[in-house]
This record gives sequence, C-alpha cells and structure tokens, in this order.
Amino acid sequence: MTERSTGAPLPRGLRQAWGLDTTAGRPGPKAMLSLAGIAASAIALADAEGAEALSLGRIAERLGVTTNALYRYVDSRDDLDVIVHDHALGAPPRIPDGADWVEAAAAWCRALRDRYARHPWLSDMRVRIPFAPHSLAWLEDLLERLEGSGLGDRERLQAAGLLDGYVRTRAGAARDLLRADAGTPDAGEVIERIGPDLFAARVPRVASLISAGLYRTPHEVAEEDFEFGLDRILSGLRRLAGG
Amino acid sequence: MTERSTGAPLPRGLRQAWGLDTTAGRPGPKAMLSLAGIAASAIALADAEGAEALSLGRIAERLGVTTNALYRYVDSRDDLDVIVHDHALGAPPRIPDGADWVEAAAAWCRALRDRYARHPWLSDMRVRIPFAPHSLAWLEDLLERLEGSGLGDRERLQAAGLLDGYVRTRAGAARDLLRADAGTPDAGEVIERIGPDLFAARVPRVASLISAGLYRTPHEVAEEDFEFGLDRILSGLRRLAGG
DNA sequence: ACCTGAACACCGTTCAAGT
DNA sequence: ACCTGAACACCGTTCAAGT
Repeated sequence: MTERSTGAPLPRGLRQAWGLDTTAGRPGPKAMLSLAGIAASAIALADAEGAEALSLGRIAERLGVTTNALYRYVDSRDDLDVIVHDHALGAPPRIPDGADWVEAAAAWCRALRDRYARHPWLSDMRVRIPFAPHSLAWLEDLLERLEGSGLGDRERLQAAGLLDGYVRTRAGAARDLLRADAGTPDAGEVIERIGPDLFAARVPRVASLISAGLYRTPHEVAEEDFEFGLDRILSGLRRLAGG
Repeated sequence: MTERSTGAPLPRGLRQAWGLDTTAGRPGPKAMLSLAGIAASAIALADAEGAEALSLGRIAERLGVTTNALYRYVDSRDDLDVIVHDHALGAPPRIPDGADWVEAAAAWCRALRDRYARHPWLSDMRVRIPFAPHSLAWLEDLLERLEGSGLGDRERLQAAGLLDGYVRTRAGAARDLLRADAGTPDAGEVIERIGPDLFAARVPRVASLISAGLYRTPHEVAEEDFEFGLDRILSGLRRLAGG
C-alpha cells in the first residue's frame, strides 16, 4: 500500500472499469444497477437514436430508475461518456498468426473500422486521450503488431497514432454518408440552393467532381476509399522501415 | 429565376455566408447585428473559454442583445456552429509559386494545422460534410495543388480526404496535449491511480512507452510527429503517382 | 450504500407582442 | 424586419431525505 500522491481521484466509472471498485460485501442495500448494464443501455439507446439522444435521463428511463440514481455509478456525464465509448469499442481482436506486420496492422485497422460501423455514433463522441481499458488494449495490440516492423519505439508510437487517426477519420466520413442517406443535406440539393453558377465559379474543381458523381459514395466505394488511404500509409511506413 | 425544387431550404446562416441574403434596402428597422459580428463574438468567446462555453446565451450577452435576437440571423444552434467554424477557419492561403505538388500539398497541410492551432476548440466541433464557403475553398485549393500530381480525379479526391483527415486528427491530438498542460488528466497520475502494476500487466507496451517518456510531448516534438505522418502519407502518394 | 424527490442554473427553441 | 419578454421542454448537477 503506497502513499497516494495529491491530486484528483480517478472518476468512479473509470475506476470501476479497471476493476478497482470491489463492490462485493459492502454494507447497505445492494445495487439495482451495474456499470456494464448502464453502458449497455446507453449503447442500445445510441444505436437506436444516435448520439444526440444520449442523456442521463433517457438512460435512466430505460433502466426504470431515476436520473440521479446513475450518480452512484458515475461521477458525471463526462465520466459516463468514457465508459460508454469503451464498452461500445469492446476488446480488440486477437492477432492473426503468421501474418507479417503490415498485414497485421491492416487487419487491426479494418477491425477498428468494423467496430465504428457497428456503432456509428462513436464518431460523434468527443475524442479524448484514452485511459479506459479497452481503448488502451487496442493501442497495446497495435503496438504489438508493429513490433516486427523494425521501427523504433518512437516511430511505432507515431505509426500507431497515424493509423488510429486514419481509421477514426474514415469512420466519421462513413457516418456522414450514412446520415446523408437518411434525411439531411444532399450535395446536389445544396448546390441547387446555393446556385450552380455561383458554386461552380467559387469552387470549380469541387463542382466538377460532384457533377461527375465522385461525391456520391455507395458502400463499396467507401470501402475502396478506406483501402486507398490505408495502402498509402502502410506503403509509406514500409518504406521507412526499409521493407 | 428557375423553379425551386422541393425540399428543405438552406439554413439562414449558410445562405448569408454565401452572400445570397441581400439584406440591403429591405423594409423595417435595420439590423443591430451582422452574421460576421456574431461569428467574431463567438470565436472570441471560444478562444477565451473553449468550445464548452459556446452558447447562444453567452454570445448574445457579449453582443448586448437577447438570446432570441440571434434567431434573426441563424436558424438554429447547428446552423450557427457551421458559420462559426467557417469563420474561424478563414480563407485558404495562396498557393506558393514554383513548388512541386508534394511541397504544395505539404504547405496546405501546415497552413490548416496553423489555423487549428490558433483556434484549438475547432477540434471539439462536430465534423460535418463541408458546405460553407471557406471550408469548400480549402478543399478546392488542395485539389488545385494536387493537379500536377498525375493522379486521377478519383485519386485526387481520395488523397485530399486523406490529407485533410490527417491534419484534423493531429490537431485534435495537439489540442489534447494543450489541455493536459492545464489541469486535467496527466498520464503518470492516472497510472498511479489505476495502480502501476495492474497497468503494466494489462498494457505492458503502453506502460513502457509512457515510462520512457515518449507520451510526454512538448511542442517541438508534436511538430516532429506531425511531419512524420505527413511524410509517410506524401511518400505513399508520390509512389502511387509514379514519382 | 443505494435510490427518490425537490430544486437549481443553464440550454435551445417557440410564440406573441412591441417598434 | 428587428428585437424583447415570457414560456416550454430538456439538460446536468446538488442536496436532503428515506430505506
């Protein structure tokens, strides 16, 4: 038992996620809820209605409980967001045997993309420095995959940030396209409203790409875009590694 | 005057940003505010207190006006966000003469990074498909820089998305580090709270990188990280272009 | 120790005036 | 056409009970 240094304590939800809050055998009434249950309920809500629908009240309603009850499990809305994000992300997949480091890294990227595809609202959550267990496990896993690359410590960390950022960016773009399928703003319609002539005069290259249909991106094309960027990055990394 | 097709009209703020709302010479009292003034006020507020401080009420307060007055200039909070984002981004820089396409693209990326550095809270704003004039002008500008590359239409658009996403990701990371300098969560402290042994057992590679000080990122190191990823991407693109 | 109920400050949005 | 003032539903958060 080492002395605790001064400073802010870990938020309740994060502490629980790391398995530090051994709630077993404590006095008083036993809990009606669990952090995992709260997270699952929040995820179901977000899956159904998107990130904007997430609120303490809506989650509590689903659980048949008062809003304030959630504060027994979580310190704040912010704390809750971290937990929900981490639960929706889930544990990273196992590393495939026998793949070289480039293929292993590519598999990591596709796996992360798939998680985002399953929960598109993840792209709407504020990005944070990851300290939740699953988030860190993903990073750990990617670092492991990069160990065969011959890149240095620093370079592996940089490469991990590059790949992770790439996947998240693409996931956000894919989410936007999903959203465009439903209701909101269609490129062609917006241009119509702005005025095609004004639009073409101001941003001719963008206008011509749109009218060539290159802005319209069905699912398989988004897949190609994803692989395009991934290939560029991995090609750049392989070259650096002297492959 | 062509017939308007059915569908949602352009939000008021966006229409104004494109110069479509010729407010001159209309009946009734003249406006006390302007969209540009509202945006400037919002930017000053966010610069001072961050994205969380942004609200219609706080902006109106700075302008000496009621919250509801803003609805004469903007359709919704969402509409306002688009305008604020676009104003903070500003117009893209001119293309440097004589640079080859790789250097021109790199200059674009650095310029965008600098805009984000000036307004770090931009990284906290929801990412959207860009339809505001400055946002589109940046895209137009990058597409122009890529014209000398020999890449095809589709590839140029993909490359633009890749580079743009990269810069935004890095800007978000840089913002997190800024935030870590002030108050919030320090890596070492969080590990201390989780328990260094548990942490090292679960994510050994991350733990060793942190204890090696590679997580600590002063300003010049962030700069190196930025150039690292940029080099990888541009190297991958050059190779594709057959350079 | 858990959960409820009441209260607070704040948020975006609407509607009916006033000028 | 602009701006105000009142009202609404909703949000996160706190505090004092109850069990």
